[in-house]
Amino acid sequence: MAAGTSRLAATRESDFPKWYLEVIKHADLAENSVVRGCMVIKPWGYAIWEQMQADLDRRFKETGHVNAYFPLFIPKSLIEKEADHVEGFAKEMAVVTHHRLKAADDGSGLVPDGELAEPLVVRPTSETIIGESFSRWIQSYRDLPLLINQWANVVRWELRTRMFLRTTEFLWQEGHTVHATAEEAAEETARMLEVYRAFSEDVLAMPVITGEKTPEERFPGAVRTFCIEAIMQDGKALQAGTSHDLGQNFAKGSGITFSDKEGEVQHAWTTSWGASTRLIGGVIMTHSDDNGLRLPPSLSPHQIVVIPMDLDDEVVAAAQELATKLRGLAWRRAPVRVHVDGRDFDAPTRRWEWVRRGVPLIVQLGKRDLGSGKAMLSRRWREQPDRELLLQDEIVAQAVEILEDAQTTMWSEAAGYRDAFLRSDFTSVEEIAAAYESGFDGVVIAPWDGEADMPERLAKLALSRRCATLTRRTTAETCLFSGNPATQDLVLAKSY
RNA sequence: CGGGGAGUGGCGCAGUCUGGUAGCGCACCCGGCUGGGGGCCGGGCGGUCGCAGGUUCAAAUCCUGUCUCCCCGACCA
Repeated sequence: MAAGTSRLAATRESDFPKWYLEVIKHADLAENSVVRGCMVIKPWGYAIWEQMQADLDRRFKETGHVNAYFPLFIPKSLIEKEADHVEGFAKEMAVVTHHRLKAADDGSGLVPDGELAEPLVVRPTSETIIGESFSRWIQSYRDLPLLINQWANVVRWELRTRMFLRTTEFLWQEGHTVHATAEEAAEETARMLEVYRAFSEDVLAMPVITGEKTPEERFPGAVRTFCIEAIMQDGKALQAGTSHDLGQNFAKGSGITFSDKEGEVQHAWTTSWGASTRLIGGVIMTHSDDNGLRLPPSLSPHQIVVIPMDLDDEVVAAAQELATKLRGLAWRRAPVRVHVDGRDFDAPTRRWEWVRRGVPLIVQLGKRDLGSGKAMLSRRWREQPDRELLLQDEIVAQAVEILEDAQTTMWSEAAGYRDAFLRSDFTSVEEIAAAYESGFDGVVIAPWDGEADMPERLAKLALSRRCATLTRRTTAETCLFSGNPATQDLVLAKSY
């Protein structure tokens, strides 16, 4: 998209789904491709993903993991070894059956040729293909724990796709670990869930609820599945990351065994955990406003954009000089990321492009500032017009503090509307249903006995069980569904 | 996969009912004036109307098929 385009064609209030797509378009994050259900991630969108990758990758390495890479293709026979797993994914797997093309006899184009002896599945996730390697890598308890992560693309043939939230092919990371005991695997599962929580909240400024999936929502083949659920500005929940305790299920399917200290051969305990480009969709729906994307400074590829209003040498040089000073600063232990936009577009056009792309701080510097040493500072994260003419030295002196303010302000705004969507005061199913039917559109925390199904009355309202919270959120003693003693709290919401 | 909506220059749309060979706004290019919330004036470039087939003297407009996108639902680690 060219630099200067008009305002968004929808607001959050008028049409939330359309607004979401408008933000993606106006912030130049991605576009649909010619391939059904697949998207092109454009440079600005990919730069955001790279920020996420860099931060997550550091956290994975700090917790002892290393990266590796496994094949895109999985032999059908391999994926068949895990029955529950296959059942969960079979309906959405792409299958490669041929390995070349030839000209059709009737001249109608190319047709598949060279049928494979065994079909190859395009990975929807990599437990089975990685398990095959792990089974050969591991012999002894001394080989454990094995802590591997892979950055990859996966394919799931979803019936309905949405940009960033659910596409046929998407980018993610998947951690796969092997442990000598059930306890260690459980600890790993919890540790990585906490990594996702901390990353979401500290870097993305996106508040999440940590919880455990109900058996119905569990990862196929897992013993326990944990997740972080984020609440979007329309009150819907988004599963933003998952961490699975796979028990010995996959080790048995893949033959991952080891000799313990006593010389006994036993199956290992494995985990897997993943987060994807869906996080970008989460950030969009958490922070953006009716002017476009808003990015917290810890995530934004550029934290400050300096715009020379006039493109003559003197002004451009002054802008570069200011940028250099700002780059000399450090915020959160890293150099401040500063970009100078000296493209040949009108200054207001350039400024608005960065507004739509969500950069937290924009500094405009023109001819008239050459004498005064001043510049105009815009705080993108504030909804109301907010521009301030300051001495350039003041901007440099305050930049770090201002970035911190942006981060904390965006966090508290997101936490504020999240809290406004949460209700835990219901005392009956009927009350919940009545609330939704009369316009409530948020998240319900309901005391639960850990077993009772969600009443049909609520399923009909498109509510689903997102997770059971890890710690009690209510003090209620009886399950809202069964009347039995409550042991947990269930999070109910509409979801993406 | 079920229901609904839509595909016309880069983007957003009108035209389709009542067939006659394409129009508007924005963007883009050139010139000028401007320039701190997305500016103004003038002059230009650019599309055969998602794709395929059919009806017709004539199809963006009618018919059939098909693909894609969007919304709701089902489905979904």
